[in-house]
Amino acid sequence: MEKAYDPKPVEAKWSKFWLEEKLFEGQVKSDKPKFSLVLPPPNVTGVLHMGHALCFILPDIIVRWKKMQGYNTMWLPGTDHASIAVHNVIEQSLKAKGLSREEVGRQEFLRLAWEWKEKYGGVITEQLKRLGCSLDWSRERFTLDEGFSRAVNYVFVSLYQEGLIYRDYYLVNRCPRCQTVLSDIEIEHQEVKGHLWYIKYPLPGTNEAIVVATTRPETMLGDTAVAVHPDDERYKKFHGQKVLLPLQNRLIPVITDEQVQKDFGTGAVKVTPAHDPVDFELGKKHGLEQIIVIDGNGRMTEAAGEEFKRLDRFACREKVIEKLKQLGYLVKVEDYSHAVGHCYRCKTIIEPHLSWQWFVRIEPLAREAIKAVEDGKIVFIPENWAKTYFDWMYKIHDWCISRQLWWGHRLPAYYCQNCHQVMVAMEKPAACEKCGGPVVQDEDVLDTWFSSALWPFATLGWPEKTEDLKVFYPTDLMSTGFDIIFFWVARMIMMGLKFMKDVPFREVFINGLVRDLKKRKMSKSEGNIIDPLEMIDKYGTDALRFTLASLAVPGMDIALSEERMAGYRAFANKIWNASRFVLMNLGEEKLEPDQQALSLPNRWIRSRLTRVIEQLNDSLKNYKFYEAAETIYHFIWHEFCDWYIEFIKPELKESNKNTQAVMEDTLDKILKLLHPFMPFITEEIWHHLPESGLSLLTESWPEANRRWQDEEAEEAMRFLQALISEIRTIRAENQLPVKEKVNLWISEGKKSHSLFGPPEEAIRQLAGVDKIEYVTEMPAANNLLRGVAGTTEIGLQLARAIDSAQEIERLQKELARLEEDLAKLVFRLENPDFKQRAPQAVVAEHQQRRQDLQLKREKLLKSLSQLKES
RNA sequence: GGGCGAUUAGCUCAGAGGCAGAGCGCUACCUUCACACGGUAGAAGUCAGAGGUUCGAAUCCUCUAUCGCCCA
Repeated sequence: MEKAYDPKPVEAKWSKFWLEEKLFEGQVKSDKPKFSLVLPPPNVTGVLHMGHALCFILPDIIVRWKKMQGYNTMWLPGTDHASIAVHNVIEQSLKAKGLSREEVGRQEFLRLAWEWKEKYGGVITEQLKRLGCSLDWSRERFTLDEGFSRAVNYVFVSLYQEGLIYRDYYLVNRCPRCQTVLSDIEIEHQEVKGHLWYIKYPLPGTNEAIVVATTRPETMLGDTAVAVHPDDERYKKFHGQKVLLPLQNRLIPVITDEQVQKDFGTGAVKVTPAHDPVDFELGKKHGLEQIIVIDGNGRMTEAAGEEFKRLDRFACREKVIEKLKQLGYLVKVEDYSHAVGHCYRCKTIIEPHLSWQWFVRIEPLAREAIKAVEDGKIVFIPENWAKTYFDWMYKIHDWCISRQLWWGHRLPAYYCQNCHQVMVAMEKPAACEKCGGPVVQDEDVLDTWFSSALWPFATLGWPEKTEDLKVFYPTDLMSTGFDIIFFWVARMIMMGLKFMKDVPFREVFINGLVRDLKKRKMSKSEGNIIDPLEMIDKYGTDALRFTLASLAVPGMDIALSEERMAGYRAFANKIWNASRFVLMNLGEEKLEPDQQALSLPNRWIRSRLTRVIEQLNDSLKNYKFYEAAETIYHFIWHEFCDWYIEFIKPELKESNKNTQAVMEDTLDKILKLLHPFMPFITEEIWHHLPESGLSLLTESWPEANRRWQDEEAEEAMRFLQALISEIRTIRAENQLPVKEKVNLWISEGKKSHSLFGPPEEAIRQLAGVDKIEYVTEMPAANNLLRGVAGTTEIGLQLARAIDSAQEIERLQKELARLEEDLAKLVFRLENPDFKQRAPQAVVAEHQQRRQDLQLKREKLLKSLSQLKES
């Protein structure tokens, strides 16, 4: 083994090995219990970012752990077709050639899209593999696969037949840049600093006028009413009247409605049913005309009037204001901040757009989905995310699923060209079912999220009754970011319940967002992106994995730094070298330890190991990755390396077979315990061990063997650690170089002496001690440095006289610190209420602590008085 | 406006009634035989603030402040 760990060749080697040996593949026929999950499909256009890395590495830790625990695990990967994103890519490339999609036609457009997908769509898939995730690539799926598409059509047709999908002429959100409508949740609301324009609508034949306030003056061209609150005294005289709409010279009615807020603006609002969601409802209620003045591309229509038609909506706004000002209709302008909807893909301001679209009637589906979480059939982790889920589900609107794009699942909806009969079917009808006329298919495709909602079961072969489906559905876990609860999780739950009659997954683990050290979101424009692939190149996949795991506190965002990763690369190197040491001290054949004849450090490490296993299982069960990572890190570095290996060095020199056996066995178990976090380095080292098997993945997860728990050994080691630390501290504070050997005097020898036995040699090595003497009374001598380990008095005998003044000062400082602690304890213990009301165990513990401190204090005082005498 | 979360060592964060913790960083010493991607020791804190509950509060309750995020 090399002196330093080099991740690159190791990662390449084992990635390949695991795939070749098909170790990630789930078994259809297996006696083992199954543990299955599907990867939330990343965009086929995507490139791997830290958010993916976190979202995929955490479940991988669980999957590897479960697999080693004997589960038949299956984790299904794949990508979604990202309708809008791919569409944009292809359109851009056409544009570069001076072409439009209409010019090349639908068929050619799709050919180009597929070509692009084949060429670049695999990027994220290949990147994913570098994370070392145990994904079952033999089951990889794509949402536009033939089988998957059939599932999508099947769902559409069934929901339509059940009346849960319908077509309607409705005001929807449209992105003028992407040229498609979007659903409500694809809109991001952002505060925008705008203005509130006050416009005068005169009452003809009088000097009176109503002043309305609006943030979007250009829409006035499509106004069909002015609304006021029925009780608003200011406007009573206008009830039933018609006012003149400036610029259009049209008379529009003044209507009354309870919904109008009297305290907004002037209390009178303009009503534009074709361009505002509130006005749309109002218009329907009052039977108002819908005049479309802005088209789907954000340009003014003919209806906007000769002067404004074909203008961009924002240019038109300027012109309308200019014109109103000129004609004296503009009363005033105020600064005004308000939330404006933006396209989640391209951040363009959304335009409400009146058009024919397809919708999912969501309420009946949502009702079941809410119930599943309420009944605990699905559990959110951390559980407070369920609240977010409920909040959204309770006020959910019907879901607009048609998109004016070509790349995606084309709606299985057909129209008769003669009688306009609507037909929805798996296959294109040969002729109109009503009049026999020719039939055309709807031009639109379905929302990508409509297909990803089917992901947990359509990937398993549904609607066919496949073995996979039978074995692996419902899945056990969904790991994802909170930003995706609505897009994916909620919809997967609805569709799973509807079509599989069972939940799609039992647990939903919500991971935090990965941010930079200043807790800013990572974004290209901020230039603060930490690229996982770059980190892998620099520090290794294992270091990246461990970093993310160690920072993954459920429900918390992650502030990521490169230093942290460097730290865990050092950890990897530490394990590497500790293993190197172990291997150098092993023979060829595997040894079996004799539990009855173990020395103290061996008893101790086995006892500690069992507790670590228990702790790890507990942490992982609760998805406390940070806790699990800390546990194994601390055990390996600060117990196994710092104490165990150092303690057994003398025993190894005597080639103690039992110690070799425990050492090897402990390393073997450490590698297994660490494997889910750091799969590569552990697999590599493990294969250097004598008689290792096929792979750590097929090994059993270590069991917490209760028989190994050994309180006596732990107690003895605690004392030895305190003893050695105390000697080191004394040495450091007296600037005693390690090379200057000292003699160690230990008082109260009897009790502790029996524990020492063989470790005496270890104490000599670790603390730079020559002779060890046990005395009942510490002698007064001018060459003795003094200290207390636990409650045991010790002395370090030098070959020369010590500086007693300095030593007195040092001990006095320690005494002062001790007395402070003691005073606090005594204060509490002397409070009668404490003794009366605190639990007996707590009182006893305090008393014990007081006793120990008092003992230590006595020892220190004695040492001090001896020093002062000498 | 409604909701959620955060505030603990220089930085990033654990801890959820009973001794104030970790990693990184910092300081001093050490090339010793697995590892300088290392070892040993050390310094470092008004647990955001104010009230309350309790024998006992970083932890529970109330309010305040500041900072995030989500929804309207």
